[in-house]
Amino acid sequence: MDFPERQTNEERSTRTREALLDATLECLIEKGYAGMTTNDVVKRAGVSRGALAHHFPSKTELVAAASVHLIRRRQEMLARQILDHDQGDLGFRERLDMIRQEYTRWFPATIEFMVAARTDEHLSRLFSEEMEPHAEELTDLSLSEFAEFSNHSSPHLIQYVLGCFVRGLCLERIVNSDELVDEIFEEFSRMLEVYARHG
Amino acid sequence: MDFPERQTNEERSTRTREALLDATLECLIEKGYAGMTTNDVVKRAGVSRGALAHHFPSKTELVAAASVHLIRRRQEMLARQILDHDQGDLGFRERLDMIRQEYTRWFPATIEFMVAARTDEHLSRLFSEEMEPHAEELTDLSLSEFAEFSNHSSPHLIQYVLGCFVRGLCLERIVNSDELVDEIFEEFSRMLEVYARHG
DNA sequence: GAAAAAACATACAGGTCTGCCGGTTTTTGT
DNA sequence: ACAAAAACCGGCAGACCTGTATGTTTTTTC
Repeated sequence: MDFPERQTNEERSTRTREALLDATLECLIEKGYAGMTTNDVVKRAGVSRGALAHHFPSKTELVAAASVHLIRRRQEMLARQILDHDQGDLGFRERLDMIRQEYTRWFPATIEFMVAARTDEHLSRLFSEEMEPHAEELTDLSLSEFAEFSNHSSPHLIQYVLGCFVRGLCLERIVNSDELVDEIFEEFSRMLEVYARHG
Repeated sequence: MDFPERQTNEERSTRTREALLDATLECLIEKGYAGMTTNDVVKRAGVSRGALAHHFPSKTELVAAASVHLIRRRQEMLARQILDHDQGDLGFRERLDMIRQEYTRWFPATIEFMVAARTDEHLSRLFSEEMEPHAEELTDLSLSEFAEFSNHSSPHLIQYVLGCFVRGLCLERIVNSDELVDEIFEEFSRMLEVYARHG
């Protein structure tokens, strides 16, 4: 009746691995690092506890792997977005908002990683080691979006300022209304435009 | 030998209560919300589990109370700082840095509150209810520091932008060096100064 | 000064989560 | 086709954490 769907070992492996990582991200977003449990993850991924143990020796390593998984995914998305409207037909505000929305969407997971890493030595090490190169690429990628600042004295600093602000704005969303958050964002946009002209 | 130090009931009460709240903040900063346990708290506070139970019915309520405790403390400190240099003898950059340092110091605890509240319904409610009024006061207080923007179209928005940025900068500190963070801050200061002039 | 109440201490029960273990199925190499 | 290896499964034991229940000390009240 049902075809066993013969698949190679590598296929099997990556399949459950991806399922586990996706499930980890979802759980992290939904329940947070504190509330997330390995049982939730395996249940959501549709695999057994044993499979999890086979792929990731500990919960910490699972979460660390998930953080890399996330940043890879974000990188792909951003690259695709940039390719889609590379015609330069977008205004300053629109491009900024694009970055913001893309970031906002995955911020809950990112913040859980950061906060968890702050007090977990092991996770922090894995986090830095694995993620640093990717983060660099990501920054450069979004930097390429803003030609306005290309001949600024230090474009990468602007990029960092932007990053900090967007992250902080995401935090604000936890405790404030979306309307206020939008207003704050608009104000920052104006600020940045002014800086692009007179900086 | 040792005098029993007769003290009134209210004194006893507030004493252990404060000890518990202080200990909670310390544990939160040190181990994070996920890693913090009520045992750590009572041990550090030097009281028994029963005392904790007597004052706070559950862990959630303890943490919520600690968040209020923290914001009260910050309020006092900021007020004192402002009173200390009210002569207006501080430059723009210095005042900004003061806010930043004061915030950075307690940020680890604040972020634990926010992140925990994001996925904990009960905590989130307590957090909003108890904290909103204090947060308002605190914003106004630090707003009073920046006369540069007093006749801006919406000074409170600037204040929010500042708040978002500083929070985001604190996040950045988790994964980046202090030197880079300082540079980012300087860049933002310049941006804000330019905006004060040309905005 | 004694009873009542408040504050505090200790012990325990219930529940949950993680890591590991032996066993099973599927794929691979020959 | 068959042995070896890889991937996967289900269950269990140990550890830990929280909330509660019961007992003790200190303060208050009359």
